[in-house]
Amino acid sequence: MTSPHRPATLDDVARLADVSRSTASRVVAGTGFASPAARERVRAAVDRLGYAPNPAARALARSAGVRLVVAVSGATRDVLDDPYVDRVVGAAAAACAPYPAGVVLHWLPLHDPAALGRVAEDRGVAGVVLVNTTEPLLDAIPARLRGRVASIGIGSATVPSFDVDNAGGASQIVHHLYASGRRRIAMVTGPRWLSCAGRSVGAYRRIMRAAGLPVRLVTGDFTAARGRAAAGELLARWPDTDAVFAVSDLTALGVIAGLRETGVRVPGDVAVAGFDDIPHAALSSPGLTTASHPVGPIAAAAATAVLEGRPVAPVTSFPSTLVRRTSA
Amino acid sequence: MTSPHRPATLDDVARLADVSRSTASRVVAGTGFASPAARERVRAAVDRLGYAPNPAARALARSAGVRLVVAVSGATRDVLDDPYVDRVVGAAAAACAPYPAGVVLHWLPLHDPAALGRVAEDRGVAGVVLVNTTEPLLDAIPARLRGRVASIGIGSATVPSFDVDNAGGASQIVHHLYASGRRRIAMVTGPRWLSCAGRSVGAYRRIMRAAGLPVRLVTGDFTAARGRAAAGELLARWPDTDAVFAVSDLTALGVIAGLRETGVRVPGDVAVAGFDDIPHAALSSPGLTTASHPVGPIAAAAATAVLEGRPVAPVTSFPSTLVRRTSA
DNA sequence: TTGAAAGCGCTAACAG
DNA sequence: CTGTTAGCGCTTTCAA
Repeated sequence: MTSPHRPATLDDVARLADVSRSTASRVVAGTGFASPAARERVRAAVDRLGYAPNPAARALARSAGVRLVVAVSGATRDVLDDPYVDRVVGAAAAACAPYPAGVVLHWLPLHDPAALGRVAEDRGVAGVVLVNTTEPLLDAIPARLRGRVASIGIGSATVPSFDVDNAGGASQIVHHLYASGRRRIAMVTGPRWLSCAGRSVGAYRRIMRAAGLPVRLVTGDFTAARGRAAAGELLARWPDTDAVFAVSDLTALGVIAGLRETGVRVPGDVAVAGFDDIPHAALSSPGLTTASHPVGPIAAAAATAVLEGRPVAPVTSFPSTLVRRTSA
Repeated sequence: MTSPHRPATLDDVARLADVSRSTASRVVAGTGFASPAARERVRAAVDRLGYAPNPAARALARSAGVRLVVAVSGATRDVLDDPYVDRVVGAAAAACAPYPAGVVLHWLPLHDPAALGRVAEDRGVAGVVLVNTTEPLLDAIPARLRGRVASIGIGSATVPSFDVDNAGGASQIVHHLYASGRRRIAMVTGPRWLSCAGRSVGAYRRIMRAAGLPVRLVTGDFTAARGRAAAGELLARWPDTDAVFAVSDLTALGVIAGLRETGVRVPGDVAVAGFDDIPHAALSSPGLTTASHPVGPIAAAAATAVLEGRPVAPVTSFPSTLVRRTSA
């Protein structure tokens, strides 16, 4: 049945089901009591009218928000240009469909802990999904946001974490490099301020030490440009390096480009591995060996957790699986 | 001034400014009359209280929506996985920040024109941004959505179009290929059902005919997998092909991969050009020659147009600029 | 188990 | 130019 012009309201449903608006509300929202009979009649009416609650009205009455903020911290506004961020937003926006909310993208300047406070002021905010979460940020979660924040990355007592098993993934990569005969394995890390990236570094360190191999670290920032530069730095400092593990595919691709520019063959002279398995990793040549991470599902889970508002496990870990291609 | 606990409402502002709620509303919303004096007092109160309108309440009163739907048509739900779609959603989500709306991502099954109607039923919808717009879709815009739809691609009398100059971009590419000595230029197109892709095909056809060169078309679908396959088909049908223009970078990258697998050198034997300039086009090797398109700004413009609700030009064209790298 | 009634915060006629 | 008066559609006590 196509509604004529004005979409059905709860009143229409109540009238058709011959119950009060309150009862209809309870049934539709799935909250509170209702006799099976009433429940059934309301259900039928909803179907017949093609009724869908008005998100704005609902949000207003519940004094809840209508916007799910994806907040990305970083030094400059450019962090928003990352395809990874787009992926997160895309997945969150798809996850929003069943809920009365939509996604807004925000930049959280790294050294402005009050930024999140300003986001919280906005009564339109249903919740926040943090990307590139830092410790200071977790310490500065505004009280108003309690229970409506999730983090893609590190979490805290009050902020559930949805993240990939960084340490496990990094171990797999390093072990793979080692197993294929590499011994001078360098690592291009994430930015210093991002502590979840630290877990991969820890794993790398542990393995290298255990094997009695040298630890060679260069700080990166997840960009391709940085990878290209890092390649030069690495070669200058440790000319005998025979493998590079970059904690971002983009960076790894940059490393490969940089290496090649100076005549180094990949993987012949130096093996290169990345992290994340972005779509392009499969297409580059050589194909990039990396760890595959379900970014979409992670983002969807975080978004759903916030939207549902129910308590969730403090940490939800997603698997990191090694993808062997030809670069390493 | 940090608000104590409960964020300020319009009533608080009105009280502090010593005007009626209506006057305060008029000033804040920038609609209707108000004496300079009143205006000033309200402004001050807003500042002092850190007042921000409640989007849900506003949407409810105006009976407007709170969600900006990015609707992507395609054969299967997989179209949503495209990085291009993510880019559009990301830009739209950033553009939403100043408005009381958030982005939701929807799939419009290709052969279900009623799908958009269902989206329109939802009173929570502020507007729709169409991606991969088809003619049948434009013909089936529900009346309820009139004036709140924009298209990234082809438009119509009632739906403004925000798009790149496809024909111009394609011409540049083909001319570049021709100028660099290629004469057996094949093209991997977009899917048949997508007519805006047709404009690039038209441009290609025109140039080839004018130059007395053979037209060689293979249908694609914007994916890398298709590109890989297309490479084989091309070579089988027209072994002397010396250049391929794919209307998608992903496809072009696939073509390169496919070509290489069969021992063909790029750009030595066959030059390959793409379209869009995705982030990875710069990183592949050889670097992909392509046309750069401001997807972010296009999406932001479309989103803003819908959100503003003001009439806009029927067609807003964005430039396509040739980016010469090494693949062609 | 149900319904009546009172808002949630804002906008929009319509008198003054 | 300004204030009064009704709602927008839904949730939620509180009695019945």
